[in-house]
Amino acid sequence: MDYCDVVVDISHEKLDKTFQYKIPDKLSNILIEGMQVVIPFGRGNREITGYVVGLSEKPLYDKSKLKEVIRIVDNSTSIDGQLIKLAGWMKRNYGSTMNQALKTVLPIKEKSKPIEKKTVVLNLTKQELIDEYNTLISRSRHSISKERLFLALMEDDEIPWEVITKKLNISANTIRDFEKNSFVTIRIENTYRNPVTHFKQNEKKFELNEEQLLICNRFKSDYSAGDFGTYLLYGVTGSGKTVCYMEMIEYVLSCNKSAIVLIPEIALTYQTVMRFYNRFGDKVSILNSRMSKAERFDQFKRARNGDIKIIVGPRSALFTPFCDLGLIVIDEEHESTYKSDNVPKYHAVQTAIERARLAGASVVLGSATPSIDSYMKALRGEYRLLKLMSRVSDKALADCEIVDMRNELRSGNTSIISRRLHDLIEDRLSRHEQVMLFINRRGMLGCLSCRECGKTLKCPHCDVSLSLHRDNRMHCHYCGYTIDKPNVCPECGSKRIGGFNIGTEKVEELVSLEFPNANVLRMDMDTTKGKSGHEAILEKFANREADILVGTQMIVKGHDFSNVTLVGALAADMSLNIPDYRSGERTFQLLTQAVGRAGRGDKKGKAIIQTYEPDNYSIIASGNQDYEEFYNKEIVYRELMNYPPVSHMLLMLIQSEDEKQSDGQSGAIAELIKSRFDNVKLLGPQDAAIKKINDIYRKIIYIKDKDYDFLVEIKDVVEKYLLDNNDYSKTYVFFDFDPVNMI
DNA sequence: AGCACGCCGACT
DNA sequence: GTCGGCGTGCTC
Repeated sequence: MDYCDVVVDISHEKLDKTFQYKIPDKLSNILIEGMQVVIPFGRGNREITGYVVGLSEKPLYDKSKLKEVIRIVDNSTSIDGQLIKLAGWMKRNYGSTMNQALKTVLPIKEKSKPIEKKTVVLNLTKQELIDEYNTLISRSRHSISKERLFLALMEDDEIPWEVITKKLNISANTIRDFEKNSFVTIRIENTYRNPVTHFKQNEKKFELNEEQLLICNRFKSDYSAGDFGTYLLYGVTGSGKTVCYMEMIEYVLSCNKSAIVLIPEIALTYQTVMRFYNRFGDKVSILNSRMSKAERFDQFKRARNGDIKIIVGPRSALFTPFCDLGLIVIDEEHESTYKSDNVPKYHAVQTAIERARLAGASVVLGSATPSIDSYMKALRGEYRLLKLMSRVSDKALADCEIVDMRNELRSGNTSIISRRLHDLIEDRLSRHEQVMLFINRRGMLGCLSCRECGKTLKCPHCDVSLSLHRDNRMHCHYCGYTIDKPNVCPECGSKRIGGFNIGTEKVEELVSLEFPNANVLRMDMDTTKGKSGHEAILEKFANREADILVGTQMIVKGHDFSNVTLVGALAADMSLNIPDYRSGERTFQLLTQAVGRAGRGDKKGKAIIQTYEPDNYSIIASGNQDYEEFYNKEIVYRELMNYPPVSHMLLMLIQSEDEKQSDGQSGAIAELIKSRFDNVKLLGPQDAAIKKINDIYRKIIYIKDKDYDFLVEIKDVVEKYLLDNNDYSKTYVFFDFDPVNMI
């Protein structure tokens, strides 16, 4: 590699691109991606620093124009360098251009409202100013710009920068000249926006129970020995995971390090954040999607300066530029929102581990229902497993019953609410206790299931549900298998087959009809549109303004209502039928969370799971609230089918405006891979679930392999092939490693 | 961002 | 003609 691409260390949108430099011989084998270098820049060849973001063999510009790298900056571990290395890692592991990776990692290089307030302050007395002005006048009469500045300074000895440059139309050059002559100084103030305006610091430091103390001490002793690593904190609902996070964070802070806390967007509520404020005060800041870009940028700047030590936020908070990062906590690590759906399609857990490795920090993953991936790694010793198995103050888990909806149908009850659940709701209403009805609406995507025997139509090759396409045939999204849509159930011959199509609105209506005296509140995408619609509804319910809350996934995330003693999960198996190998995992997680909502107060809780598939192990295990039981069954399935985490998966989405071209080219890509790699397990190409979006045809190819790096290798080969062949200039290929959402 | 180039008015 | 300020455009 003789040349390198450098991003210069100047924040200006005109310079937001790479510049190519020649690598001198003495550095040729030392210089690698991510290093900070000194380079000559501009006409005057002034020496500035930049970051190497790529290496190449060919010069892209006139050779005589290319300059040489001067030297590598010794202390090449600055925070930006680290983040750029992280971007390089993301580019490699998830597939994207360096620019795309850099944009996710080094956020907002655009001109947001100035966060630095610059003020020009007069350095001279009034008399000196007048003297200087007069000497200028006597010397020449055409320094109009300078004259204007003098006159302005006579009016006011402190003028904001923008007033001078914009209103008075005086260029920065002139101001700099004044500064050089020490007529003025330029005062720079950082006017940060602090998202936390109202916090009271009533430090209520919880006493840790024995179990919590044990795991915190394990963490601390590892940490103090300089033994950083990844921990999986598996704690049943209500076991006090957050208290442990805080204890660990406090310890890390005492070592003069900073911490990042990732929380799924949906759980990033006032309540959660307040717990951190109450404990850590103004050392904490938050990020959320409602903040403007400028506000977010402010928080990053505060972190960079060390003004804050803890940041709480969603996935993107992972890139907070702390230069003394000591700990990354990922709460509810199993959540699918931790996987990005923009390129690069990174997963926050893996990326956090890499960032921690670069920074010399630890990672704590927490969940009551860990992802199969993390739990397997913990069992294998790749992560360190910490367990919290008892609930705080020994509150018992809710009683859980599974109701077989097939029996309801046979007994003539066509309502979506079973007789058992109906009776229990009546009972709670009479006692003025509250009820939550959770509708599992995941996976309504056109799967076909039998109301009689409960079976869902599945692909004989892949063991995932088939989904109905517009051609009225059932398709498998994995292997492309299709059959005609059957009119009767292939299992039992019943004619009562169809898709699930129950919305929250419909349920609300039906519930109101069945319980005319109850106050019913609905929470879904439609009712929470407003800025804080979410919180308003939850608050209403918490204030007992309603008896029954009907809603989708969002009602089961992390909200404690002490008066809720009954939770009903309607159509629990809905999410089992998503054409995705993770559907069992998702179903288990959702149901376990839903069941966990019952009985958070003093009264014991009760949960009802309504299902057409009472024999499914995901349903049974969530009824027992037994994670290990679920894991042991699920991992066998993954092993059998070679699905992640046992194996890895690479999804390629090939998009083209021309149908024939997309056919031919996706086929050619598949052939290329097969010819280059022996024994590659490749499926496809076949049409994506949505074959055409905006007149762009979409094809997909899946490749499974136990070796992640092998998949990366395939990606690199395909990328190179696309670059070398000009006919692919109008074809866009996206890579997704271990996809979370199947396309 | 910051530097040089080149335009243009002012003065010898 | 020459000097010097000020806007403009480019940086591998």
